[in-house]
Amino acid sequence: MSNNIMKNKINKSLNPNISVDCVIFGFDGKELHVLLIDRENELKNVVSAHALPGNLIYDHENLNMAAERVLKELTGLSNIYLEQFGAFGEPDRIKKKEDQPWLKAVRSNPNARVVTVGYYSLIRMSDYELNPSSFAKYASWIPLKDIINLPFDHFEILNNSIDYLRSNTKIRPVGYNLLPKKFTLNEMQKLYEAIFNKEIDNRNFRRKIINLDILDKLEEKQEGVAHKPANYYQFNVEKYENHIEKGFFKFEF
Amino acid sequence: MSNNIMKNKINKSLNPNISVDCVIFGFDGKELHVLLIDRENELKNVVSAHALPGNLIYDHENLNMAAERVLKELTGLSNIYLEQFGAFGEPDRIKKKEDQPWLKAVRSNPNARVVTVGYYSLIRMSDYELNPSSFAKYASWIPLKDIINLPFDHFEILNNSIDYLRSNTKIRPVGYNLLPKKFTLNEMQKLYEAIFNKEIDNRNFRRKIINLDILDKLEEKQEGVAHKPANYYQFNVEKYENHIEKGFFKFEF
DNA sequence: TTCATAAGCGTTATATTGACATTAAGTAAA
DNA sequence: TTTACTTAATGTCAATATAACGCTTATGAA
Repeated sequence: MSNNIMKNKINKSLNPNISVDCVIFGFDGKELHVLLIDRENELKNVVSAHALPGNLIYDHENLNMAAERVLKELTGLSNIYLEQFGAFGEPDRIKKKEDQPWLKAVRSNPNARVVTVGYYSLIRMSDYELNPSSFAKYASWIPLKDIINLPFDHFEILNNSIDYLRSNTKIRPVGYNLLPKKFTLNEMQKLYEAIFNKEIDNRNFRRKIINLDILDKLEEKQEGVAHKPANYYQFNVEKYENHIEKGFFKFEF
Repeated sequence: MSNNIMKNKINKSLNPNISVDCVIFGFDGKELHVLLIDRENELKNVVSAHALPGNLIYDHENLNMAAERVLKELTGLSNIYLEQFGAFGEPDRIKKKEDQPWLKAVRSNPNARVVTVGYYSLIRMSDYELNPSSFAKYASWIPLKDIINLPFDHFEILNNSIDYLRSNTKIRPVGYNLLPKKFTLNEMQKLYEAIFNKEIDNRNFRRKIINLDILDKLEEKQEGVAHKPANYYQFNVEKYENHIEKGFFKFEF
């Protein structure tokens, strides 16, 4: 008890009860990846090495700021647009036995009840260099399909974020943050197929995307490929933003 | 400080940093109402009497349970399906000067930083009887359009919930919890008009709603009205639930 | 009997959807 | 230089959904 008070004084503005966790999706042209940190070197007897980047918030910062800071501290990524997708507050969410050693190692108050707020983002993997620090020894892109469990309730949080991403993709165009500046329509189609984990008819895909009128067709084509070179496209930022605001809903009057 | 510790012991499992707030929408056949509690008698010099029902959570309960409990304690409503729509965590969200007297009166730790999680629900006003208790002296249905400000960041939370409600209504059918068991299509249309604050073409509305195939047309008609009596409909629960799961999205492949 | 009121129905022109197969443009290999 | 290979790119049709628009019907009240 007095020990806790001591530790609390050391981190006096870290709120013991509120954290943020970040789900960062990356796309490499083929499949979706998730950015996880690796806690292995920190403490050998941690069961699952990978975790979502997340930590307690400071009392002086708002939730968005906290998410940005935590992400930066743990992975080195900054200037990333993060969107909140839910709060997770099961009383036992960090009480699993195998998670205790790590909590005791890094938290002043490892038994405190913590509610976490989930943030997510979509980024081009190639645009960012990973520079883990704080309690993260490594940060790495793990293919989504290879993630089968995570510590705490991170796996549930991840699954929630995927549902959120899919719903969101049905409502607004996606890809501005995930695709390279210039990209081919087939690359974009692969992104949609990765998000929905499903094959899409390429003629219908092209028609739909082009009819959205958010892309500009460039004069440039692929070079050096052993097949018909694909045309490059890029997002028309203005039209794209308009579309993001409106969303596309089927059920309107 | 020792005072705070004392107070914390009395409420020892009330977490000082996490709260829930509930936005309960009710429909009376004409317009949307929001359930607010009235703190006026509690402390005379509170500027805005009305507030969203909300309070700190206990450490042993999850967020949903907390929202249900708080709603019940403050308004008497129970057995209400609540859905989370966001977390609100500006560091100064409860620091407004005019909100301090009330906080000091009811909180052990009135200066603690509090992140709140918003829940919302849609209910038939006539199905529930309001029985305020705890620090709520009254609970009442206030027409949405008459609410122009609220204490803390409750007005912002309310506006967020409205955005959420509207988006949600574009994605899934709404009304099962808002309309009477039996209702006319025109009552339903009025509900949609209330949610979107906009007139809807009645022929197109009927066609769309009927094509959803989630309603059963009853044999029963209105009686005693001085015009052509309207047919009653009711939700077909099974079909309705299916539709809720699927959602209706424009952008699919 | 007429009037007032809200209910309820239907058409047309247009746009969107899903399903489906072939040709085009380039490099590599024979 | 011809052929093979690979991925890009395009078009049609039938079915469905949409928005815009006006008239008729059933009832109680006057």
